[in-house]
Amino acid sequence: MTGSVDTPAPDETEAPHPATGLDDVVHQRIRLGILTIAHEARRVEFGFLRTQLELTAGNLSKHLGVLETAGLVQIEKGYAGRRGRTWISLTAAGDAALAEEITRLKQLIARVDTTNGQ
Amino acid sequence: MTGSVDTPAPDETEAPHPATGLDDVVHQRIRLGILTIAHEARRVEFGFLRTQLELTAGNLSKHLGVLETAGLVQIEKGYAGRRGRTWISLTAAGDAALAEEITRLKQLIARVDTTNGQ
DNA sequence: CCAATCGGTTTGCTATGGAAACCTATTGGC
DNA sequence: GCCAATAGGTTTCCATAGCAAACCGATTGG
Repeated sequence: MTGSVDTPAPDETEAPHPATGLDDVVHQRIRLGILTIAHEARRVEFGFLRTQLELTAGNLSKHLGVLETAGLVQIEKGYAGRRGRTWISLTAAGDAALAEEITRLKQLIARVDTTNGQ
Repeated sequence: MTGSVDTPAPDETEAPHPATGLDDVVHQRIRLGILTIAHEARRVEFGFLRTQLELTAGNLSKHLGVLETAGLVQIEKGYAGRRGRTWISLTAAGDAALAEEITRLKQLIARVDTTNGQ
């Protein structure tokens, strides 16, 4: 037992860095893209997300799974003509999570910008 | 060979989503925090980053390694009194990469905000 | 001089991200 | 009507990333 305790200080001055509060489920590049696009429209097609974000179908499918499991999006399967089609929409939780992420990012950007001379 | 080709459309209308251009090395939560803090001061101590970002030393060490390998930060080892100490500072490339990230994030935030009723 | 602390690096496990393979319709040629 | 090709996704599998624990060398305190 000669090692350090190796845990961060509990932080008494209370003012965690904005990056600390980011949720990895939301912050991840592709998922942030999905949430953003889903926020713009009420419902989005799987294929639309795929082309907009330049993803393989498999990759998109995985990320949607993560978001659905986290309760941030709702997946609906139906038909467009006779072809099967999948639509994605934000849940209330998803909307809130995106808002939270945006808030943190704004804080972070503000800190960078104020030390920029601009 | 009955499967789909499984690659995204080349995108003719040319206007990739902001999330598409984010660099994972920079965008990652902790590394974004490191770059942001390093941007505020000219040089930062390892221990300062550790407490601000609430990380274990091992975790921080790894992420610094990634950033250094990418050429985004410079690591300097020296002494504070007789204790060894490590300082981190942004390189020009690091500063540029952070600026790029911030630009993308602003675009992304703008899209979310304009569809917010606010 | 021995134990504990500081300041960090390396090791090792787990989970995530991504492409390729696969699967089930549907549509188009002949 | 039958076979090949395409649409639209899901599942499998591998490589890497992220994280904590173990470790390591100096320094300081009792």
